[in-house]
Amino acid sequence: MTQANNVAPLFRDLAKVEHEHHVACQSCALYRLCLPLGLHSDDLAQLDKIIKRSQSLSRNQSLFDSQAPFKSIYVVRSGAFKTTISASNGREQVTGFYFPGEFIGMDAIYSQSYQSTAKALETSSVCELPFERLQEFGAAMPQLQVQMMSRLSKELSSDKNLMVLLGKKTAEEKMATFLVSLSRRFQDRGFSATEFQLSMSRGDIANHLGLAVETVSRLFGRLQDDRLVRLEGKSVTIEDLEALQKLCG
Amino acid sequence: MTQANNVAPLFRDLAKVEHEHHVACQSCALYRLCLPLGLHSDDLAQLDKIIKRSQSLSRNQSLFDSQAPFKSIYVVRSGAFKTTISASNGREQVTGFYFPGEFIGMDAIYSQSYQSTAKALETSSVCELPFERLQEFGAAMPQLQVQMMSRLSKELSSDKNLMVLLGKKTAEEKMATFLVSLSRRFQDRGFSATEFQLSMSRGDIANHLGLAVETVSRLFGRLQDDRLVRLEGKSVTIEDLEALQKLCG
DNA sequence: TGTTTGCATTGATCCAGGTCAAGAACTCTG
DNA sequence: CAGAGTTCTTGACCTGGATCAATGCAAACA
Repeated sequence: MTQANNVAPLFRDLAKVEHEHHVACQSCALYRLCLPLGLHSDDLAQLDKIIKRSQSLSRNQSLFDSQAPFKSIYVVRSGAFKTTISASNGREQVTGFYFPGEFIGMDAIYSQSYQSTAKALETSSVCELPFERLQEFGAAMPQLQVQMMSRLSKELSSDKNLMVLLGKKTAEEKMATFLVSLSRRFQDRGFSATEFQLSMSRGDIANHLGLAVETVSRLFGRLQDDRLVRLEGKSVTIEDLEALQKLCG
Repeated sequence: MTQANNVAPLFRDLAKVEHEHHVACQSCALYRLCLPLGLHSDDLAQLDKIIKRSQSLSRNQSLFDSQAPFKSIYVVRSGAFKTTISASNGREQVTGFYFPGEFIGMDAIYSQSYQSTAKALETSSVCELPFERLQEFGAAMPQLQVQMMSRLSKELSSDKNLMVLLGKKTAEEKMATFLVSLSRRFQDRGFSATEFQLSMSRGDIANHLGLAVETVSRLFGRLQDDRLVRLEGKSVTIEDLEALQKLCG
């Protein structure tokens, strides 16, 4: 019970408090990170009506599969997800990790079918935004559309940064960048920037960064030897965030 | 004059015919590829008013620089562009190439400043869409907003595919994927799928694919030896598109 | 309680593709 | 059209990180 790997997933409490009680957008703790930002409160009430608060998913359960017809965009409410695209002969690329307040499935708007598979990394829940209804309401609420574009744009720009990472960074820089990015995202969500749990496996991390699992393992070892981080299974303590940031390249 | 490298850039004719005569959206040859798709003709007339048809750019001239305040989204009208992001110590990643009908600058909506630098690869011209005015009009034209989202989504999904390329593909697969993608894009624009000019340098290609220039050069050589393509400076002839597609992985 | 199954670490070896170096070919400029 | 950059190609060599292999370790099961 006191072992590192038994620590409760970070975002589970949120799930209990907010998901299970069907909290309205107005009083959701994710408000600040989510779509409603910039909407008037009467618009908000409207938006609230079209959001489906779906039941929670358990570890490894998929939210949607690649090629399935596009119906909804999802906002992570609690837990964490990964998305993957598969190339031929079974090779897969983990294209992203998603935390509360982040949007999944936006790359399906154009093609009208999901381009990737989204899987829960731990017990998680989402808000579902049926896209058709979003469009209907959007006609009367241009601010909502602009918000949506803004979210799309945000993901676009983080994807471009990932291209730099995959195309130009060394293994060490990749690892540092990954840890710093996690740290910032946890902080944005009101959690510690220096102590958190990894919800994904070493394999997922390696895959996402374009490395082999062994390399990730060795690199974690080295960062630990250098006293930049401390690792115990899935729990991470960043001991020198500044040094880590310098390593990002 | 008869040498391969002196062949006129592919999209220059379009520039002459359409840009310099200030063609309206309704009668633009790019109509099918561009924003207006799905708009009513009176909406189209409105849209037409807010589009600024800017003068053309010459080779190496930048359309915008990284960090500059976001004002407009641009649609390539003729020519070709590349976008780059720079990491530390001068390393740069070419994040994309853009051809007529494609949008540049969408990753700046969220941050309100351009995240990359856009440079013309040859004499080129663009349509400028001032984003503020686009928003104003969007309020009355929800279809326009949806179109914009769709374009954003399209770029998102092609970026995800680029992640697979950078993270999981071999050098040969990368080259094949690149050529096939160019081929398809030229075809979509009504040009030959098997004969075209590269508007970018070997260096740009290498950088974009996460390879060294030398590797690109050798790979071009090998593809040529294997009779899949023929190369003469910047002019490409695809001799076996199907085989090339099989190589994409 | 031992067994299975999946994840993580560690060491030894290997190779795809990077780096370095030297020419060749092209492209600009005056 | 000569000369000076560039950009491209080709060869020789090297290395970062992949792959292979063995072991450790913890949760899940029967």
